[in-house]
Amino acid sequence: MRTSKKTTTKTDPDLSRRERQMMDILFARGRATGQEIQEGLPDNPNYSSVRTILRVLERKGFVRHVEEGLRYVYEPTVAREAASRSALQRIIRTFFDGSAKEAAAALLDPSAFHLSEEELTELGRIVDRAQKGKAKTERR
Amino acid sequence: MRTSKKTTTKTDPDLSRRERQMMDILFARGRATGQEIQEGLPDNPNYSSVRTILRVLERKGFVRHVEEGLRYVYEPTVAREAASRSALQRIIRTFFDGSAKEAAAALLDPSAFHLSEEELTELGRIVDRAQKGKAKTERR
DNA sequence: GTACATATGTTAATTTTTACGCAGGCTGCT
DNA sequence: AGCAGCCTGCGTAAAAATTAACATATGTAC
Repeated sequence: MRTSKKTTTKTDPDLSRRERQMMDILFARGRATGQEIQEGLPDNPNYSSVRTILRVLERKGFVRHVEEGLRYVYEPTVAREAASRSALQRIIRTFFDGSAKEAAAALLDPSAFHLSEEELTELGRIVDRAQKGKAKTERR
Repeated sequence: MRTSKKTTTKTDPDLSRRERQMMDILFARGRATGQEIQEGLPDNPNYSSVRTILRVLERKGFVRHVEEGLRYVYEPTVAREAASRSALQRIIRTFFDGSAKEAAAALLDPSAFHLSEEELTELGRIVDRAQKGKAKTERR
C-alpha cells in the first residue's frame, strides 16, 4: 500500500504516464488550455480524457487553473525552475553517479548537443563567475 | 500520430511508473538482481511484482538478464550514456526551451548544485576545448 | 534423502489509469 | 427565442498496471 497520506512534494515526478506527459507540456509551454494539451499529446486522446486527467492533476495539487474568458487555462503549481532542478537532480543521480559536474560535461559534448560559439563563451563566463564566488567563499 | 506499432526506441521514456522506477535503478547501478531492485523501489512492492515487471521490461526489450549463479542479474539493453543523452534531451526540451546551454547554466548555479573548485576548473577546460573544436569546424 | 531457502514462471485478482459519452451551462448569432 | 458551438463536470466502462498467490526448479545443509 502506497504510504497512505503521501504528501506529494509537487516536484515529485511520481506520476502516471499521461499525467507526466501533460505536465511536460505544461512546463514546456508555461500554461495551456485543455485543447492545447490535447494537441500536444501522443496517440490523439479524446478531449474528455484529457479533461479527466487535468482534474486529477489538479486534485493532486500539481496544476491549478485560471478561468480565462470561457475556458480554463492550466498551469503547474510549481515554478518551472524548481521543477527543472528536481528533474536535473534525478538525472544526476540516475545517470551521473550524483555528480552535477559530469552531467554538465555531458551537455558540453559537441557530438551530443549543439552549442554555438557564443553560447560556449557565455558558459565560460558563467564558470569563471562560479569559480570566483567559490574562491570568495573559500577564503573567509 | 505515433506509429501504431510503436517500435520503442529503447531510450524512449514512455514507460509505466514502476517500469520507469526500475529502469532508473538499473541505470544508476548498472546492473542489479531482482532483490536489489525491489529494495530500491518505493512502497515496498512484493518481490513477485518486481519480477513480473522485470519480465515485461525484458519482453519490451529494455533490459536483458544474465544468469549468474542461481539468479538473474538484469541490466539495461541501452548504454547508460545513450539513455542519459535522451533524458537530458527531454529536460532541455521541457524546461529550457530547447537550449542545452540554458540547461548547462542551470547546472552551474551554485545555489542549486554543488561543484567543487576542481570540478569548475575542469568544466572550464572542457568549455575551452569545445570552443577550440568549434573554431576549427568553423574554419574549414 | 529430506527439509529448507531462494529463484523463476504462470496466472489470476485488485487497483489505478485512461477513455469517453452525456448532461448542463454560457455565448453569440439569426 | 431557438440553435450551434464550446466548455466543464460527472458517471461508467474499458484498458493497463500492479500486486500477489501459487507451482516448480535448484542448490545447501543436515
